[in-house]
Formats: sequence, C-alpha cells, structure tokens
Amino acid sequence: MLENKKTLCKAVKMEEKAFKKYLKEKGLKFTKERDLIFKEVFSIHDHFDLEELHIGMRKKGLKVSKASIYRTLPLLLESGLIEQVERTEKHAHYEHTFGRNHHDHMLCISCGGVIEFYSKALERLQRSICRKEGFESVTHTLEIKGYCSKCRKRRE
Amino acid sequence: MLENKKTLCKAVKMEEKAFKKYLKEKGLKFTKERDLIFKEVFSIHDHFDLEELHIGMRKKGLKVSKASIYRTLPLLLESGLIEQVERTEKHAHYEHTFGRNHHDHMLCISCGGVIEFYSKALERLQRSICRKEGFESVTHTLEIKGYCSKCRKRRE
DNA sequence: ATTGCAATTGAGACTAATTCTCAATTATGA
DNA sequence: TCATAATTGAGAATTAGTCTCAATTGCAAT
Repeated sequence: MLENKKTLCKAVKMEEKAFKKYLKEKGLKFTKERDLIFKEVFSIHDHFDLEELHIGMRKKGLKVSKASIYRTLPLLLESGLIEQVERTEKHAHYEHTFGRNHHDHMLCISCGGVIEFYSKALERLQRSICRKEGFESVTHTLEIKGYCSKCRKRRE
Repeated sequence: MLENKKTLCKAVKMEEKAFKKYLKEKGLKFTKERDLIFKEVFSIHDHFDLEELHIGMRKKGLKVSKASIYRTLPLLLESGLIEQVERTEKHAHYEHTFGRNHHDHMLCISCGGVIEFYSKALERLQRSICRKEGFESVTHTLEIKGYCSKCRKRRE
C-alpha cells in the first residue's frame, strides 16, 4: 500500500507545496498550526477522525486547538489532499490521499469491519457516466453496506 | 418518475403491509404515530430531511414529536422502505423507495444541485465486485461531487 | 370486550459534534 | 519594518440527535 520511506518523504514535500499553493491562491496563510496539522495528517497512513488527530497531536506535545483542526480539515479536503472515507452516524472519517490509490469501501453492518477495494472498471465506468451528464467529477465516495464473508458464515 | 395516482395508491398500501409485517416480525407495534409518519414519508416524492418531514406534519396539524420521527426513520430505513440519499455536513436526507428505482447522485459543489442517475452496468459491476469479496451487499451509496454542466460553463 | 403488559409516546433534559465570537497574535506583501 | 487582514485559542453558543420517565396505548390472551 505504501512505498518506502524515502519516496514517501519526497512526495510529502510535494504535497506540502501543493497545500501552500492552494492556500496562496485562496489568499490564506500557511500558519504553523496548519503546517502541524498537515504533517500530522500525512503521518497517519490510515483512516482517522478529528478526535484521533487531535489526541495524537496532544500526545506529541503539539498544541493546536480543536477549532483550528475543524478549520483546517475542510481546506485539506478541498485541496484534494485528504478524502472523506466514511461518515458514521456521529462524525466523519478521513484519510490522506498520498501514497494510497483511490479506493472505495465496503462496511460490514454486523462487525463494523471495513474492506477497501479498487476497481479500474468501476472508475472508468463512473468517468463515462459523468461525461454523459456533462458533469466534472472532483471526488466520489462509494460505500457498500452489508455483511462481510465472516459475518455471513456466523449468521447461518 | 412516478406512475399515475391509482397505481401509486394501491402500491403504497402494499408498502404499508410490508411495514406492518416488518414491525410484527420485530415485535414492534404499529402505532398511529408510526402510521402518520409512514404516510407522510410516502406523500413526499422527493428528498427530504427529518426537519422538513416534521414541519410538513405540523402544517397539516399532525402532532407527532420529533423524538418519534427520530425513532421511526431507522425502522423505515431498515425495512428498506426509504433510503439515505445524501449526508450533508449537518444531517441525513432520505427518500422513499417506492415508485422510484434505485439511483445514485451527483452533487454540484457550486450550486448545490443534485443530479440523479442510474446505470445498470454500474450496478452489475458492483454486484460482481461484492461477489468476489464474499460480501453480501444490503445497500450502497455512490455520491459523485463536482461541477454540473451549468456551473462549469459559468466558471469559464 | 376486557385485561395485562410490554412497547411507545412526548417533553424536555442531556450529550456530543461542530461553529461562532472576539481579543490577542501572526504571516505576508509593500 | 510596517500595516493589515487572516488566524488563533478558549470558551460560549448552537445544533443534531439521544435519553429519561411518567403517562399512554397497541396487542395478544383471555
């Protein structure tokens, strides 16, 4: 799923550049808080929610308020550097997009497990559907809810 | 999108039967509040959220508490009589499934417009992906966010 | 029909997530 | 360096949704 560390580092630098560019275009500042949040997000190679992000930062002694995280995540989302993975009843979950290819999710209703999958054919088909509608896709989310193979067996 | 009224009426009766059956199976009661909510939901041939549903009922003089609506929607969801359409930052939107085939949504980031679409090929592909994973799909949601054709033109 | 009881209801208290406010601070471009 | 507009943190405010509990009501068995 991830390349080796060296490649990762180099690439995160590029992502940071992209973030700075995005901010500049919007007339927004690249503050140290945003930098910290950005770095934290890119150090998590998994799904995370806002709470986890915040706690993780506190543990490292990085003092950034929740409010700032609430304010920064939408920027990262909009610049395409992170994606919303899942929205439970309670709150959203995110993941950064670097080093991971886009993928979709199956959510098991029974055990809460998450299965990631990717289908080239699916992506292609979606692009073609959008083209037909004249719609320019920026992101998409496909969530399939149901029962994973383990839970299916258990239910029998 | 919808059949004529007569067909609709007859079919809603069937849906009501399905709802009663679902409740009975779960050992739940078919109360007059649930009946009212059910009827209201099936009188809306469009997306709605909980707030709208509640206000609509108040206007007609139907007194059902919000709490009861909060309690009833999950039942309708679980019995497959309604679906979650969209989850804005704030709250979920629903629609009843009768007389409308399953479809997915494109959401315009710029104007907030919603485009519904359905693709047989897409559904088929999803089924095949699930089969491969041994996953039993119950529902799925595909949301494509981007710019609709009108807004694309406007942005140029 | 009557009865008994578990499920349900409404109203408001409660909780959790998110947004807002505002004075103090800071990044940025001139 | 300076001016200024954006940003910050802390906590207040808001909002969606859940929970509590006494009163009510379906419903199944009499």
